Amino acid sequence: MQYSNLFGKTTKNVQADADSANAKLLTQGGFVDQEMAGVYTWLPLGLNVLRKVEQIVREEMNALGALEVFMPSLQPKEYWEKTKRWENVDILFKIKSQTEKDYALGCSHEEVVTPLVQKFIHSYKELPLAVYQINTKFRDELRAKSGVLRGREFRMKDMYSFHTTQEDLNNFYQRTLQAYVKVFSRCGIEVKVVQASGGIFTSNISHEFQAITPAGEDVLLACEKCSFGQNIEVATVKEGDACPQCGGKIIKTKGIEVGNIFDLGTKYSDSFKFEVNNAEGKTQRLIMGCYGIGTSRLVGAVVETFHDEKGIIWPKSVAPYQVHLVSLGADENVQVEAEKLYNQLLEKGIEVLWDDRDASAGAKLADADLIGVPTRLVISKKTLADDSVELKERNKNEAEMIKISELMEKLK
RNA sequence: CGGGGUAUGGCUCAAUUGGCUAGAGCACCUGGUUUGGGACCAGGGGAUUGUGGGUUCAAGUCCCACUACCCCGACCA
Repeated sequence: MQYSNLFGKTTKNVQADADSANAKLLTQGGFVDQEMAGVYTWLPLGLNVLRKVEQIVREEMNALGALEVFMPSLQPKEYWEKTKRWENVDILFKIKSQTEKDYALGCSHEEVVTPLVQKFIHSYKELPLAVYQINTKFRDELRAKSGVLRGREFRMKDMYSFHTTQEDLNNFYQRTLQAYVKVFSRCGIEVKVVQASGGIFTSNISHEFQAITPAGEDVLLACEKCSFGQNIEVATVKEGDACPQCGGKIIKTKGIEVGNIFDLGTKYSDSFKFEVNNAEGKTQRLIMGCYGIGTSRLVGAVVETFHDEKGIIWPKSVAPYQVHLVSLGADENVQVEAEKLYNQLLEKGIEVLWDDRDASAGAKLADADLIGVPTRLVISKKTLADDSVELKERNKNEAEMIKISELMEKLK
């Protein structure tokens, strides 16, 4: 992508009263644009990142054997009345059609997925089953805040699993827990796996996945070494204790909840009377689990975790581009060589952003730092005098000169 | 939803006790000079100040209502 063709650009002027790093940097870098409180457009640069994150999630869910579907966000009131959530969930957006019919905008999809699976599955032989989607969710938050961390409309992966036995659910639940840790780790984020109260289903298991950062909303007591953590509100460990899992030191810290998994028990299969035949030919109520990852929030969490005073520092796995090619100076030869190099990188299948603008060196370099692509290549009269380009990793201080002839090998 | 703050070109802000044609920076357009850390010169377009009322000879400025956004809190299946 040539920067001059990109839609959305960097700006020096950012809203002074917004304070979260992700809101500032994603806006300033041209990744997102705020439409209203808690609602954002994902511009091409930001969409690249969001898609990288969602692809990682997709791959790990597929690896679990889960199947991707895409369910409607527009949902009939009747389903929500069956589960008693029409009146009880205050963050549910409710809308009326011109004929005065009531609909919900999905804040979650239990009410859709349960009757959906019920239509197709009638035998224990077809279970277990896990389906997931990556979709837009709507929540009527009283206070949207912190950029993309708490929105009213946001992206989420939600998965639902169906089982005939508790053992089967427990097994899948544990495998999903491990898959989640892997998803976050692939995005560059180490999480604490926090046993949670389970919301309204207090008797059942629930885990939160907390990305550790000072920007977090939740206060945790967590192990320095391993993934053990507890929400401070329900913690049984204290600061300075030994970790019950690994013996490491327990510290107080803050986290962003980037994922949450629940054992739903029969709550929803009860509401919809979802039963299948078991091996004895008798009907059996299903046990369900649900598993969420806020993918747009995860992008925000990555920014909160990886930035400095100059801008974002994307991990390679979710970076909008792998290489940021910066051509400096109006020298014609520089332009020619830069274009050659750009095409060479494209041919090699390397995702490259070429800053081909007629802008000053300072402006281009500052923008490169702000946008935060992992590898920066500078090509200028100076580097060409030595048949070289300058290579600098965004997360390192030193740059090195590389012969152009050796560059492709180096980028492998 | 409670508390606090803000609302002025596309963006960030300024405008004296209410008083002359609402200014600047960024961005944008034209021409020129520049090119390794957010360059410079000259010229130019773009606002009737969130919305609706009110006070006044006169309102961006004062008063009332509403709306939106930001921050703190509560909330967060």
